[in-house]
Amino acid sequence: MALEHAILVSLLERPGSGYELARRFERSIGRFWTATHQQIYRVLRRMEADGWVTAEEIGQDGRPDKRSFSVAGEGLAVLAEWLRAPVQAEAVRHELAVKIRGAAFTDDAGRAALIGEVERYRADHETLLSTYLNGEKRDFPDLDGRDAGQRLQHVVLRGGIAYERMLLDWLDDVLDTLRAL
Amino acid sequence: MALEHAILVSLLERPGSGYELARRFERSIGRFWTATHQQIYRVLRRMEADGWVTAEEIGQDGRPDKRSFSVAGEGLAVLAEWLRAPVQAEAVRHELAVKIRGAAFTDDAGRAALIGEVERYRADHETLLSTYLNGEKRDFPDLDGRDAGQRLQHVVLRGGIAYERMLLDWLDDVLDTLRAL
DNA sequence: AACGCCATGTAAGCAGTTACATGATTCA
DNA sequence: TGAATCATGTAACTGCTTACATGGCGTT
Repeated sequence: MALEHAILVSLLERPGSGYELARRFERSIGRFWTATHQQIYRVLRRMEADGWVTAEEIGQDGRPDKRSFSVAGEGLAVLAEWLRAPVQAEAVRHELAVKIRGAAFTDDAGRAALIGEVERYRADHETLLSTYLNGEKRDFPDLDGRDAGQRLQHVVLRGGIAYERMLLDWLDDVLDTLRAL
Repeated sequence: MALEHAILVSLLERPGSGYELARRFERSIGRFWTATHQQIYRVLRRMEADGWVTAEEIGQDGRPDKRSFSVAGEGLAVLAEWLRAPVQAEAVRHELAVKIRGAAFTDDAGRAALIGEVERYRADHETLLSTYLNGEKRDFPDLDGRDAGQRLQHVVLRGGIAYERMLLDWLDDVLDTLRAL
């Protein structure tokens, strides 16, 4: 119920086409809100029909034309209203936790396989942490003199970094526990 | 695609009715996998039809009869296979992060409202952390001598505790950042 | 020649939510 | 008397995913 809002924020940070939005949802904003291109195009069409965003046709040569979207006044009002509303409880889906509890009901071979999976998962998140840290060095090198948008993007990134560090520590705990069974 | 598996794990930990499962999904297991009772009943019917679980009719007096579900051999096999499969990337939905980045595009009043919301959110998670810590003291008082299931449930709970602590620290960072804008 | 990128879409289906319904019992 | 708990469901809908489609351009 808030893909619309994620799109509004992304378009306010920088206008762009459905395709560009889809790319962002694979990278930066997708770290905390996922969406496929099909879903983005559909929602974008609805938002345009409702007057939340406006499209500008941009002819390109060497590439297909595109429709670049910007947030309209109506969209800004919708966003402002949403920001005031209570933060909804998230629908948590932590598959790994289910698997860990499930490990009590499998054999040694299954448990060994799970340990391998957790190690792979841990390696992925170690990579992700590096990506975040590199992004931080690149995008937020100085401590002040930046605008509100920059500082807010930075605090969200710091959240991602804190999460990944916590996760890596916990995964070590998980691996110790699984190995000691 | 894994509510089935969460139900299997929960029923292996303790057989129960759809209603009882729904209650668990509001409390313990619901911390990392949410589901409504409607969804649970529907999936349970399918799982029964597929022979993953079996039901036992239990007549009660003073209360409605219930159907207590247990995991069948087929269900155990399905679970074992799932445990060996790669951990799927989670569909992240972190509404608060979107709102924080959205705060760059609202006025002082909107920002003040968001600060209030973050404070409320923080208070909720402080309560949740207490609940976890109390649960830990109650359910895992000793350091060893427990079975595999207990140790695995404990490590998952430690994950929840680590997450909440990380979150509270980050929310302080967020509040500082919002107030300093 | 083949692959990946840019750009946008349709179609089918499943998962999950919201709203509503029933009915007995226990507790404040 | 009213609310909460136990217990199970139906119906309608929305959101989202998966699979498929098109077509030109740039790179290896």
